[in-house]
Amino acid sequence: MHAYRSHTCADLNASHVGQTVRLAGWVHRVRDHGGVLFIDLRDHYGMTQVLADPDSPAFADVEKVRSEWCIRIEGNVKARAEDLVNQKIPTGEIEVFVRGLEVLGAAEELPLPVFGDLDYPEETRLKYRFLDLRREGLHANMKLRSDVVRSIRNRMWDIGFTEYQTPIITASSPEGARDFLVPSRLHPGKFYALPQAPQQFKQLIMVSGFDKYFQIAPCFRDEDPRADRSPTDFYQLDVEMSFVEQQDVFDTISPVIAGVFEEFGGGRKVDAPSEWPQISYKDAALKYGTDKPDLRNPIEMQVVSEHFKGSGFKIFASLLEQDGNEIRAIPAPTGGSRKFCDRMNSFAQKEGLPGMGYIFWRDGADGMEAAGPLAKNIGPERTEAIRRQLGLGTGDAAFFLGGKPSTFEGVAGRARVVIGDELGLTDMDRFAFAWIVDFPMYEKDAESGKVDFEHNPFSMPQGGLEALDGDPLAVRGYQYDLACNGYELVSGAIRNHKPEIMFKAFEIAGYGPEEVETRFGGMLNAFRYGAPPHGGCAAGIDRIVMLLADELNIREVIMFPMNQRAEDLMMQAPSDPTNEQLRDLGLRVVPRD
RNA sequence: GCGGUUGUAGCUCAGUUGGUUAGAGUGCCGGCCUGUCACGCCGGAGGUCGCGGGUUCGAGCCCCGUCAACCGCGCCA
Repeated sequence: MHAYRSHTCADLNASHVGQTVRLAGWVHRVRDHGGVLFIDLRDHYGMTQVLADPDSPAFADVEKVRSEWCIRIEGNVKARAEDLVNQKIPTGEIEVFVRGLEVLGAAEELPLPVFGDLDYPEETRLKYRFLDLRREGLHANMKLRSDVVRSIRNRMWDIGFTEYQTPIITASSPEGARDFLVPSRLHPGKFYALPQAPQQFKQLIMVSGFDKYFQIAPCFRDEDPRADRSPTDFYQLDVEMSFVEQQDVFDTISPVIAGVFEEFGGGRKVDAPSEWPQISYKDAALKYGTDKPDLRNPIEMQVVSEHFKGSGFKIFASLLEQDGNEIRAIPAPTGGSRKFCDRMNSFAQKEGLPGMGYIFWRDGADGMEAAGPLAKNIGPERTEAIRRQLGLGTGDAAFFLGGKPSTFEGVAGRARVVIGDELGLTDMDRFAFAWIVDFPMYEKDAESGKVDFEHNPFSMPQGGLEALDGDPLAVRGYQYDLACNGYELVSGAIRNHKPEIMFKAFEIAGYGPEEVETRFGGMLNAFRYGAPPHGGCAAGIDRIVMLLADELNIREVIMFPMNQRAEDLMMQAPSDPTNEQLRDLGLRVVPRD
């Protein structure tokens, strides 16, 4: 018999009754009745009840074990009496009578219980990640992650893509996020960088003629985390294709994404790729207040400036006398109560706005009547015109925000989410996708007035070289995101593969030709030797798994994540280098005050 | 860098208007128990109330500062 086990803890059933078996695993739970003692023995595959009584030569040993000890037992498979069958576990028809026990690894008193499904503080969970990972939820999430990655790989290979690895220690490239730098020992004072994405390499792979590339690639960015954004590193399905236009990329990747969500979505509805809307960046900002809208939420915002121009609501009326200001409405079907409206108003205040005006409609003495301070100020006619435009009726409400859209769009978008959630308008059992397209190439920094890349300097401007001669802020790129349930799941572009357009594009953002040559020389040089038109995208693996696992925090789908301050509490990273290491690298640490 | 929330036993939490010796569940240790599957019963150990200062006759509770964790903003090709 095998040294540790003849079966796993999920294998045994009525057909094994009478056999002598060996099992290895962790003590999930002990129930000691004095004369008879039960242990739920758990491994990766499942759970088996084992028991001992004083007739067993191992009884004294079995009495000593505690939760989460790693043990090996041997014994006989017994059928359970009919009234003792445990319907909750697949091995519930049998149990194993222990005749021998070996302690493989004892455990001290646990800082984190494995049994049960209580929530524990993240600090403890991260420090004892190996225990947390034994627990049902995280363990299942990691298995799901592995299954998802395998499925993605298979789907990509099935449609003719090939996987190649690209360097991890490479050159810094100013793509937007902060780089992680790696000091060079052979070249003291110089640094490598960890790739923010394999961006330039995958474009070089296209120039090298490989046509369809993908990689499940680690990406490194030194930025502060969010609940849906891991600090330090994360994984992307990185994809690039030659001789394609934007729609070709959509047609290629959409079935892969949809297929994975169908396969692992647990029966939740997955919108068919043919129904995924393509929404311009501009429209997304207007209707949803974000470039990653949650389309499960039916609320769409609208411009209602007309109704407030010259109206009795002086704040909005005077705002509208200034160029660039707008009034926008968030319709809130079924939100027509003062309590709800006040709650949303204080939400806006908490988010840093003066507040949100509102109107709600209710049953009055003479039929429907409009209530709220705004309605009084602008009068019945304007109020009614707004109601008609928004398509609202009795029991509904609408919220109003005014000023320069960029100052309130974000809050409006968040308010839309809260309204949809609180009023139960958002369908939670669905994955709703949308391509966000026509991103502007450039944006103007509000303070400095400097024009810079909005999204990604590698994208092909729509209209090519000629388009760059006009107003840079009007130029759109062939770049796109796929939004799903309020998350950015995929981001990509048709690339700029023509050196002369690249130089021009960078010039507008204030980068001279020498600088472009220094920073992107490798790729730029390749474009001088027969570069094919190409494009692609990258999908966030962690976020896909997060959505499938129905988790709200990305750490729940990462095996060994960092905490909010980019520290690994288990491995104690980052840590101090030794003097010898610093000497080798020619580095000295200057304390920061 | 900024804002919000939280911090009490190994773990999860309660702790009233500022008032005697800070409690419960769970885990741990000891005892009892031959059919449990969140087993049950009895007993015990276990506390720098995050840390520092202040107000007060008296602070887990009030005030100031500080540290840490999480969430958000900034940031994020």
